[in-house]
Amino acid sequence: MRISDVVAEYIRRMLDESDGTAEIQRNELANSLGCVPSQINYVISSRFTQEQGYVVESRRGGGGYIRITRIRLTTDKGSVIMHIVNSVGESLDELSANIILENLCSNGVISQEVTKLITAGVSERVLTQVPKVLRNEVRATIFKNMLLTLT
Amino acid sequence: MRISDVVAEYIRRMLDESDGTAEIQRNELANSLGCVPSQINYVISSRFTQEQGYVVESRRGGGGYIRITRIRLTTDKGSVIMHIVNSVGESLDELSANIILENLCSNGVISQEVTKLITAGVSERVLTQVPKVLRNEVRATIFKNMLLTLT
DNA sequence: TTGACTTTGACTTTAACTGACTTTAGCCTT
DNA sequence: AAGGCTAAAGTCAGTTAAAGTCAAAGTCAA
Repeated sequence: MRISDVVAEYIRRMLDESDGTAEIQRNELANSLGCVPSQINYVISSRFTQEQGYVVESRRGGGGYIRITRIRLTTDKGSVIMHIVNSVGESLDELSANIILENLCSNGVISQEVTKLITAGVSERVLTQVPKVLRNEVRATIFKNMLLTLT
Repeated sequence: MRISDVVAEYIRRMLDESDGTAEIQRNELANSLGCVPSQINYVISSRFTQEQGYVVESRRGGGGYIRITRIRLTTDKGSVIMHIVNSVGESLDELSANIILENLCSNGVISQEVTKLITAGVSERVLTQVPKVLRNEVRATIFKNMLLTLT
């Protein structure tokens, strides 16, 4: 198993056990999980981004910390979707799309069925025929249009 | 016996033994079966396609993998969809897509929500960025892949 | 002998991981 | 206060470990 997944798992558990907020000390955690400190930054920047529904704050120096908070989507589904649609630009890569969809799904905004459907519709596999330079743009268009049918 | 068949056989056995899902490491498998890594891609793309009822996911980079899942048709609806998927060729125009979808919808095979979603995903409007000559092909691919998630 | 299917390997892309170096905050000493 | 020491966290570019792509060459049956 990848170290990144171990770290991510550890943080997720902390989030679950406390009320959606985890405060860690970078060096200490790195040490206890047997990785290099910057690995923690890597994990956070690849798996706990704002797009994925987390807020990260931190402080350097003596007594420093990293605090990760999971944002609960409380707003109504329609406006959540509108918000996503507006925040997606003219271009969207596959990984980002998947992350957004997983998030919407785990927050109950869209069903598993819909998640799978849209995931399939914007997957790289499906777009191999379109010229590479256009793929992310086409993906963004498809993605937004499909989401919009749900509002 | 061809190497491709050995590889395909190996993967099929994995699928049978586990619960219809096989996760492999490309290089490792290639090595243990005595072929070149890209052979695995060839086998997958020629024998484990969507039309043949498989879903393939993968991840690159350290700790990467290829996961192949066999879709099993449990429901009657599943086989209707499978039939449609197989009857759609490499190319599909918007009108035909819409007709098929409306049919599936009015026969209760797919919901209105799903109908709207797929319709949006294969609409001409969404594909304006892709070169005209490719549009119907891309549409067919998207269409089939989306439908397959419903089986 | 031709055309579809297979095999191969060189090259590309992506994700994970690492460590040297930088920046920041608190504390202590004067 | 000011300056320096120390204990954090941040950055970034470079390395490694995968999987993906593609076109050229090989095989084989009709």
